[in-house]
Amino acid sequence: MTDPILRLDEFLPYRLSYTSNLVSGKIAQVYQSLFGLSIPEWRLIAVLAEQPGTTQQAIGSLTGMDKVTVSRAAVSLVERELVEKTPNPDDRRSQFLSLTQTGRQLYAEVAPKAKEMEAAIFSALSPDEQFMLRHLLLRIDAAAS
Amino acid sequence: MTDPILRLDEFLPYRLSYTSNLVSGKIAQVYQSLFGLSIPEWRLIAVLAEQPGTTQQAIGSLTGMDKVTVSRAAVSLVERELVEKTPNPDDRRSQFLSLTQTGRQLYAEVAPKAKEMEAAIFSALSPDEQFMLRHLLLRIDAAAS
DNA sequence: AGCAATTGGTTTCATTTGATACTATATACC
DNA sequence: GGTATATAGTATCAAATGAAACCAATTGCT
Repeated sequence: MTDPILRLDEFLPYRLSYTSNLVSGKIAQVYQSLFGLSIPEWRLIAVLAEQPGTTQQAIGSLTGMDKVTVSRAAVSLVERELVEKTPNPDDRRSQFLSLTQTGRQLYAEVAPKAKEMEAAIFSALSPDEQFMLRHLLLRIDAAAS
Repeated sequence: MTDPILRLDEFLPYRLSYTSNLVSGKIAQVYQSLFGLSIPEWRLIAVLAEQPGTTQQAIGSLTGMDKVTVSRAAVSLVERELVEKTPNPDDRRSQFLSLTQTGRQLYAEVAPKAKEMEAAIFSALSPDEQFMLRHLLLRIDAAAS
């Protein structure tokens, strides 16, 4: 047998993906069962709560989601009347998205639940370590993009 | 507008997923274009290089991949004669998987390329920081599983 | 030994995903 | 102003994914 040249379980791209899947899986389940939201939908809502009036294209480039994914999430949220589109007078191709009253109410329920889940999972790390992790991830983003 | 209760860009599950997708995307592209391998296929090969004779179920629980995903990757690799199955005398439902000669040759090409990509992306971090990152991820795994 | 429950793996099917093509509008250049 | 090129968003289609049903072999129980 060939000597393995690489230890998969120390290979960072793998470790990152493994942990990310684990965490996303747990969380997706809760968004879905409690609020009927997919992860893209939840992200849209989270962005719009912070930055009402964002366009789909901006949401896509901000979150790294494909524009098709964003489009679908937007359609579905508009149907559920959680999000509304208002015309962009400067560019009639795009529209400004924002949360409706109902959308804001939902956000007010989802967000604390999200933080709670984050706390539950990441309480294994000290606040310093959590800070460090964010910092490391951002530097990887910069190197990988 | 409601005050946002949560900063998405500091929300760890999101950050983790963002970075993981970024990194996996880059890497998947190279595996695919250079070797015609999907990520699950590459993982199978990497596991078998280290632990020849592993069963599909073991690979699944080791890597967190769904058993269907593993099954499909195995079928495809056997077709390409990179992997072979040998009977498990103790349990005729399962088989031992290992790399063929060709499989080992491919591994000998892919693995250095993989390490190269890892180095390119993660060289933004010092060795200590890389170590720290692995360590943090493993602790999250423990907390999330 | 014989039957129920479990497990390894594959098949099937519905859903999710993203590349590509397309429409409408906007911008750049001549 | 008119034409070519780029961009925002949607629609379409093919591929990837995973839940559930399924088959075969194994284990546990009586």
